[in-house]
Amino acid sequence: MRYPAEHKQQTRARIVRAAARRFRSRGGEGAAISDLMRDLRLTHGGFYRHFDSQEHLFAEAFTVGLEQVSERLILAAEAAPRRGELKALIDAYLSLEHCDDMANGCPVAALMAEVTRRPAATRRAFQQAVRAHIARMARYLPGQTDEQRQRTAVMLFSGMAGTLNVARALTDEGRRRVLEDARIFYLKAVGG
Amino acid sequence: MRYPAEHKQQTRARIVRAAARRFRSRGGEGAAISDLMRDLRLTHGGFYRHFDSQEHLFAEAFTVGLEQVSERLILAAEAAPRRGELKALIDAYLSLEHCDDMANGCPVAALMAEVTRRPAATRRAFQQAVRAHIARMARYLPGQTDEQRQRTAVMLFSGMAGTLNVARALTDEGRRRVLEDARIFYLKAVGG
DNA sequence: TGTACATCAGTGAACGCGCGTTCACTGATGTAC
DNA sequence: TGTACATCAGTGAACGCGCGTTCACTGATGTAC
Repeated sequence: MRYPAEHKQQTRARIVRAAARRFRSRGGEGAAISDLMRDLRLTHGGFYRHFDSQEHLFAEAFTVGLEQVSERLILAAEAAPRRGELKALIDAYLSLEHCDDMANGCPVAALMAEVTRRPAATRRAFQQAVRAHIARMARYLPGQTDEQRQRTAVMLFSGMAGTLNVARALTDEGRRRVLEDARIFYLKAVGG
Repeated sequence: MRYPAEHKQQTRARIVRAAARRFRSRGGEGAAISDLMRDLRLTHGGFYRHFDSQEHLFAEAFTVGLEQVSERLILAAEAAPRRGELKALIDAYLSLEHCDDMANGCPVAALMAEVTRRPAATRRAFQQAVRAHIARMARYLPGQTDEQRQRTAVMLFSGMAGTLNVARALTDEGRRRVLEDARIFYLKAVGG
């Protein structure tokens, strides 16, 4: 059956979004193609009309996931009172909601260690996605030059990703306390 | 063939050490039992004389790996001049050598995101291992009470683990610069 | 305007491979008598 | 002291399963004539 003009790109986008969720919540080895396609009421064979391999999908899903996180953080920062953007970013990233919702959360936290072990092409895609995220966040951070703000952003977001991950491995109370401590820690460390 | 008295526990310890290396460098799904046993010139069938399952081995390997890291960090701190222990810990953790040597590096950095997705028993082992590591590190950190020092240790080591991971995904120059920035960042953030 | 053919997103069976786990077996040494 | 038997770390074939990828096929719609 032949489908309307834009149908294919819509399906492709749906696959990427579903993959971005599954990869983050279940890990790089936990998102089987047949599961992904079943989520969309399709069968696994059709996957290869859209992607050369699962590896390509992984790289794209990582990028899209990080873009989604950027968007939410930007919304939080823009909604904050003047001079409160940094705190808003930190509070949003280190919120209990973000911690509890791995599927829609930061892919750097959820997948970074795995990315290190992936082929060079995937690592390049990861680097580009992170660079773009850092650039989007830098404008809300203190610093004289854009270069300085970006370097601060790398410290802030790489550190918060690690702390978020540790929080996720703890039980409820520990998780809450670590997140609270971390919100104070990073605000002080970056905000001065 | 029957083996001398202590032979079994020695073999077991060798399996754990080999696993600790492989899990860290290749990830939780990248350490096949047959590969592990072949490293030790044994065959895969014998594995189950020592462990109930690969999952049990994973938990134990994580613990042993983190103990090894603790030891190296304590050596660095003890070798430091008075009042220089914190800087020594940070410099050792965020060294280029640690960054480049994933197989012998911090398992929190290498495996934490995966631990979150493992069965409850494994997560408990992980929590206990991290708690012990934090307790071992806390004495070198500033703070009025032990409780305070431990909370600082959680911030420091979870954050450094995240930054170390991001550094690992970068190419040489970027890696060097991020590590250098991070050594300054965490010393200032924790040291005051 | 009508007809024959081409296109191509999606289907679902099949292939091949890796890998965790099981199991019958081995054979050197310890132990019971 | 000598002999028969038990033990058990390690062997290697086999099983079963999941999963990435391939491929011949489908059939509704677009296009050429």
